[in-house]
Amino acid sequence: MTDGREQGGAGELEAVLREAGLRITRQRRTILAILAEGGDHPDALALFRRASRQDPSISLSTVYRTMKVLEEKGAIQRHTFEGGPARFEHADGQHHDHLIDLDTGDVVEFRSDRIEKLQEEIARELGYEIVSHRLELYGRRRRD
Amino acid sequence: MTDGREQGGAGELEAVLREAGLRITRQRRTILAILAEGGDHPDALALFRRASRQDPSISLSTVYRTMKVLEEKGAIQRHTFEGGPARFEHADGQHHDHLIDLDTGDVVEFRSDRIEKLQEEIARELGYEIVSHRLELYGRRRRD
DNA sequence: TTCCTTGCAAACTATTTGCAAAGTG
DNA sequence: CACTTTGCAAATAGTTTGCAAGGAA
Repeated sequence: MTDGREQGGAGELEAVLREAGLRITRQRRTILAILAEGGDHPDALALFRRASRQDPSISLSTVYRTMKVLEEKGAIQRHTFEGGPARFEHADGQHHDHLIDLDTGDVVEFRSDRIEKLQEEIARELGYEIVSHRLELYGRRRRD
Repeated sequence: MTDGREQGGAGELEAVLREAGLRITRQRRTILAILAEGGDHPDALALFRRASRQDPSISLSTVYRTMKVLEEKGAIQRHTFEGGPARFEHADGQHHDHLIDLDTGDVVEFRSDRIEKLQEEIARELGYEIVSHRLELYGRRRRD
């Protein structure tokens, strides 16, 4: 992230497609670039609108289809927060959980090794093996 | 819960409706009885099918509408587990989280005060006040 | 040139709603 | 009786899919 070639992880995402034997189309390139910017957790429609600005011919179906392949390849994560539509996130860093700001819809990422460990313990005690989990906090900014 | 009148919490749920000035109809009585049996976390369709056995005239809309009022009154909880449709649970006991068996769809309830506390701490550190939260573990039975 | 991908429209799943008829307090 | 609730069908939101045309390797 010092010399700005391909701005961040767009090339990374393209590599995922290429290695899967999939084609790098104009619309995919556009969508990947938006995802790679990261910083937020857009839903399909937001992604579609941003992509349309670059390439007005893009369709919502293509956004959905692209999200599906990338998710299958493990390159992005799909979240379904309380109520709303699915929201997507470029899966580069390590695992984390989410705090959703109820007033703005903003998402704050966090992680707690202690909670992760406790979850493992609980599952083990109940006779289960965790395959995945989801921890979401819904709250509002504290005004002091 | 010693003398079994109205089998468990069905009367309790009826009281919620009555106190809200709502009417106790035949179909609501049927649905409430099913919810009060508790033990599992049925979705609207399952509820509808079970209720239909008792009263074939019941409609799916009524199931949804009844879930909505009960949820508004805080008498039941609605969960949207990964992927599937909303599933409902009679909210009598204390708060708990869920472990979903990926093979059977069964739900195991658990709670951890330590995790609850850690969540509070995290939210506070991030400058938020928790309004609600959701912790779900998805896993499969451990075979030894 | 082959096979993948696209846009569009139609299909789908889960849930909600308008309305006239039926039921409850 | 007055007002609520119901069943039905139609509407909605979010997402997926069939298909013929267009595009990447």
